[in-house]
Amino acid sequence: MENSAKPRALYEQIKQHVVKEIDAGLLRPDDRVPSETQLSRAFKASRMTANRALKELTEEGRIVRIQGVGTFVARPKPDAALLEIKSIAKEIAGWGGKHSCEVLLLAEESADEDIAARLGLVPGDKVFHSILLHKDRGVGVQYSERHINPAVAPDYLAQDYTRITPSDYLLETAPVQAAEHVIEAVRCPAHVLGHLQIDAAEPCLCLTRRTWSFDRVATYSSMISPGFRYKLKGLFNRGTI
Amino acid sequence: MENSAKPRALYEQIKQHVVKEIDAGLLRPDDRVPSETQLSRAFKASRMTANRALKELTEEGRIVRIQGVGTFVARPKPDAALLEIKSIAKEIAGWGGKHSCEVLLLAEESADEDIAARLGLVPGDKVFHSILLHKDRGVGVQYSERHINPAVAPDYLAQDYTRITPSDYLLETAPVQAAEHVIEAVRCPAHVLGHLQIDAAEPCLCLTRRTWSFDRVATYSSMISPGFRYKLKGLFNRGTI
DNA sequence: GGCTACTACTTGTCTATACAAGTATAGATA
DNA sequence: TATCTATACTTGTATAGACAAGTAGTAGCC
Repeated sequence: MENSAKPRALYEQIKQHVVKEIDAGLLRPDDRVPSETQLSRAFKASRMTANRALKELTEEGRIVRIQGVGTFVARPKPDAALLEIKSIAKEIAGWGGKHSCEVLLLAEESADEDIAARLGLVPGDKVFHSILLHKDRGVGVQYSERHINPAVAPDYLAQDYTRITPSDYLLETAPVQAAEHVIEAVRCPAHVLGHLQIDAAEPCLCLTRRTWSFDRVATYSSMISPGFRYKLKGLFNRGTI
Repeated sequence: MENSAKPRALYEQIKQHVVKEIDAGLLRPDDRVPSETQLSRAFKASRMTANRALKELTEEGRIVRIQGVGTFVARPKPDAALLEIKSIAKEIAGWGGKHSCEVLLLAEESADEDIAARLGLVPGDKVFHSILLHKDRGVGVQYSERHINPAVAPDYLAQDYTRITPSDYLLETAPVQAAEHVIEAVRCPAHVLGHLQIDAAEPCLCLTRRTWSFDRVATYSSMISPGFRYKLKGLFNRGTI
């Protein structure tokens, strides 16, 4: 995960200097970054060179610049590109529905062989396990089951998931480094039928997701939705069109 | 899809000029882009301003610059972010299968109201229509129906789709500016059942996709696969994809 | 108190110039 | 023929300076 290339270019040295201070925690989100003139003096560079360094860091999303005010460390984003699949709550809000959530299970368990393998743990290790039912105007839209690596989100069980979704909580708590998605059409498992109030023949969309944080598997979740109540939509644009 | 912002900044004007030529197809992949000095003369700007324009376009992935040689239009990538959904042929190859393709229809038709609306045409306009059946070891895996805007791919009908897939042909012919995906779980339509040799109760994955090229809707397609024979998988990494 | 004007700072854009470094080509040389 | 060389291009980096535009604070005024 490290990359300590030799920065022969001056603007690269400046970039690296600022990035290091951010990564080391010396500069925290919203902290002020030295101004162009300060940096150019410190590195005996022209202002344009400091400008280039800060401009590129802006494009990389590490800092935020406000004309007339200054430069500040950016707060880590919820990473749009990484998980284009919106949280179910926002999805429902987007089509004008009324989201609610029922907590069917929220507990600590011992990982069985399958779960341990998927989370990169050893069978018997503690894992957090949650089952939620998302509803739109009282109708079940998504049955979502999650297994969480406690090392990544120790306070997962203490949250109130009728108010914030696990996705939202986890995004705040553990920055997502990578994500794996599998989307399938399946028959609804028998034990889920009642919660979604659908017929066994109804095709369902099943989204299985694993996420990685801090170089570990953070979550393994699987979400089931009736095909006629839920679709996945994605619009991808190139550049600034 | 339009956005003709006023480019008050000179470097923005230069960027926009180059992007327009690429999007319009006047500059095609691997074509030479005017050099910094040429652009600076044309826009009465300094070389640094042209440099900034081209540098930013490089970071946006639209062009490729080689020191000492020149600047060239980038070839559309294996399209990491835009279409993470691989072509069915590569997908099947990936899991070690043996792909084949049966052409069920390949014709020019008049657009009905629905198709015309989706393609941004007028009912009665000519469109290309294809229906293909993708197989793995002779078993139907995906039934895919496409409507193509002839303006974007005039030679679409002349291709041999038992050898190359429409996706591959279209990606070469028309650079994708944007794409819209809808993924659903559905029951298999009656007229498709026979081709896929499945039961009517079998849940199917339906992927509907629209793509834009040259500022027009290029394709509207819908692909249906049996849930137990086909899944969508995606792996997203932060940084280097 | 509430208002304006001024100042001191910030970032944003642009210029004109310079040199370094990489590449391709034509021409001279061995 | 094969190889070196000069040259004419390209992009990459860096400088010093200029003005525009936006913001925050302060001082002075009504």
